[in-house]
Amino acid sequence: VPTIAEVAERAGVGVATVSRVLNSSPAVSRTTRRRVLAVIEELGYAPNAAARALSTGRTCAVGVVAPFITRPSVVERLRGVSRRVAAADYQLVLFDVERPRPLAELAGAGRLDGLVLISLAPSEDDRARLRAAGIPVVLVDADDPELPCVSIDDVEGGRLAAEHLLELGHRRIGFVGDAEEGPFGFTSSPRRREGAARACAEAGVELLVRSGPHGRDRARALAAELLALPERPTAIFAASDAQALGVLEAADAAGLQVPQDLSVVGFDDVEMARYAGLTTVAQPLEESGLRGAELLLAALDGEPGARRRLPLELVVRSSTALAGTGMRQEEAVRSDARGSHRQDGMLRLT
Amino acid sequence: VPTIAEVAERAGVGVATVSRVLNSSPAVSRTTRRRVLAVIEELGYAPNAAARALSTGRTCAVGVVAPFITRPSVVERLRGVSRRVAAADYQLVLFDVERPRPLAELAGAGRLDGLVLISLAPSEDDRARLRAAGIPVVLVDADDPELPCVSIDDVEGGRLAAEHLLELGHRRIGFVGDAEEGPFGFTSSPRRREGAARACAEAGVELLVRSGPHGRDRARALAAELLALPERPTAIFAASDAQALGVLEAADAAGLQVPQDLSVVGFDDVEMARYAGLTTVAQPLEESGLRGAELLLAALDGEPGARRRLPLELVVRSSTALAGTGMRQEEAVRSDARGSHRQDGMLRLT
DNA sequence: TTGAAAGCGCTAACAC
DNA sequence: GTGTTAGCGCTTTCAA
Repeated sequence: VPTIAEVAERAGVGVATVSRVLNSSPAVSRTTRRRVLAVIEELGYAPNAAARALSTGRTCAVGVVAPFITRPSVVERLRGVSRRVAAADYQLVLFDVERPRPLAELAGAGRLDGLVLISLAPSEDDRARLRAAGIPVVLVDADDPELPCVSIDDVEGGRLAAEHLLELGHRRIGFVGDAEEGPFGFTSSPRRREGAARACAEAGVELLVRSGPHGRDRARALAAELLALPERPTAIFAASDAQALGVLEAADAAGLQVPQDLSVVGFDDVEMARYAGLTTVAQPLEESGLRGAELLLAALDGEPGARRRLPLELVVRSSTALAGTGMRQEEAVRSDARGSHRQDGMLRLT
Repeated sequence: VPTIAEVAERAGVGVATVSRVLNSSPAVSRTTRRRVLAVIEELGYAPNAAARALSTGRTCAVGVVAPFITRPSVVERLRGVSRRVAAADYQLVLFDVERPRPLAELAGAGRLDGLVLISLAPSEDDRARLRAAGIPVVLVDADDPELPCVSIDDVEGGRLAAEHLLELGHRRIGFVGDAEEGPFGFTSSPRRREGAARACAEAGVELLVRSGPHGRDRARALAAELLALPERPTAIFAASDAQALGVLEAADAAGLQVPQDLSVVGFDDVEMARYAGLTTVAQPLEESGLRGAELLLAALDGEPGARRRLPLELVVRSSTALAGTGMRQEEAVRSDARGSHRQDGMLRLT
């Protein structure tokens, strides 16, 4: 593997000149530059990243910490980060954490210039150490008073879901979501529940809440509980699409037809939701990663942090229907001139 | 950020001693070690990775190149790699490539100790440059005569799928798969087709082949073609689960019931297949990544490369049935004492 | 416009 | 056991 010194010697110049060419400094004559470039090409030379990092103090690599890389929503966000980071010619160091770990352990100096955390809240200790190390951090799918972050309004999302069900005439509405405290000290489920509960309360309806650990199987069990109630709910809002699929399974197991006997609303709009025909509150997943990466890159350029709020949109598919009738909203809309959602562009029929 | 020199000074020792402690060399007295460790703790010192890499020539980071990080099968493999790599205290640099790119561009020296390629075949040029750079490479989900790799027997997989359909009595069998040349110069679809075609030929049945670019939508269109044939196939084998889902959609659009009117077999057994009740040829996806990482780690320790072949297993769910009857295999098995597959453990009923 | 040389923080000989 | 020191390959003053 050739070094800068060999290139310099071969080109009959000093190493500084080669370095200038490498970093496209204007202070090199055209002819010298050409000569150096020729030698670089000839030798197949590429600068050693470690040496460069040591010298400049910048690694041109950012870390991404994500829990459960298998969750489709996380993967889509990750992809967004990856694209943006690659476009800026940074490298992406991936940490797929299965349980909370001190971030400083991961982000040792000289390795990473910054950190993107997906669906994860850093501990007080993490914050302090990263600040001390001068490593900027941005949060994706998490909210924070002092860190740049990109998030959605979970309360509003819960409200969107509940209002959709209420407008369809449902009065017994269930909620299936995560336990209040996820393993990473963070979950958006409670806020989604809160939004839904508020909307229900305003309509004089009580939200029947069941929550437990994340996962489709768990959600299936919780939904089964709900469906076994004496006064069975006619609609269930799940805190995520994964959980909504569990609800669909529970309905199936209970011999209930969706949407005739039960309406189901999810959250996220992952690919599987599209396939399952699930009505859901869609959030721009890949874009969230993209924006997060953008904020981090900006921070690396010394720009001040900001918080981005991404828009939500209710996507109506075939898992929700008018209470009692089993009529799909699109059919209902024909005879129902209100179409209130239509006007603000929040409703999309598929 | 403290350096090794500050630690040394504060502990009243030389930098070499601190370095020895850091690298747990036995040549340090217990008392000195304790003192040094105390200072390290006190200062919150962590060695600079770039400096270490420059000095040792090892980065303790491996690269993973994967196309279409969104494909669930790729994600599961990636997760396997990630787990193994993390367990060995290596870092994982992720390259989510959307189109073929020279690998040398990514793996500049001083950044990566080795490379895992997922569902990707390196070009001749890539091989040469990586060999020159002394960067070991292992392939996951690809076969190669000269590189360590972990793969499956695609031909055998295709055969498993076709034999299942043949045993169910199907005589008009379709195949939906990828175009012969994927964008990355590599696709397993043709070999799966070949296995299926052979099994069919042995049974005196002709396989009706349709292939095009990857993707569910594309597969849906191809399946629609097949279903519009004068003599419509009663079964379709798709080269991947994603494509099989497209086939299911096409069947639905054509007003056909699965499995009564059409049996469908996929390949991979991604999570969605489980959800969709798809009969499929399962391969251990996460394990493939795990094994790949293991091979790379071994190579980094100077061990010779090897090739691992992972087992396949037919998973029968509810998308396949006896030709003409719509009876599920589990029902059929009761009256059909052969259960030939059963004996070699290749059949699993769910 | 160019070159010489001083670091960047660490490891690993080598000497004591 | 421990300290001194010479690199690792690059960037970046500082002179010329």
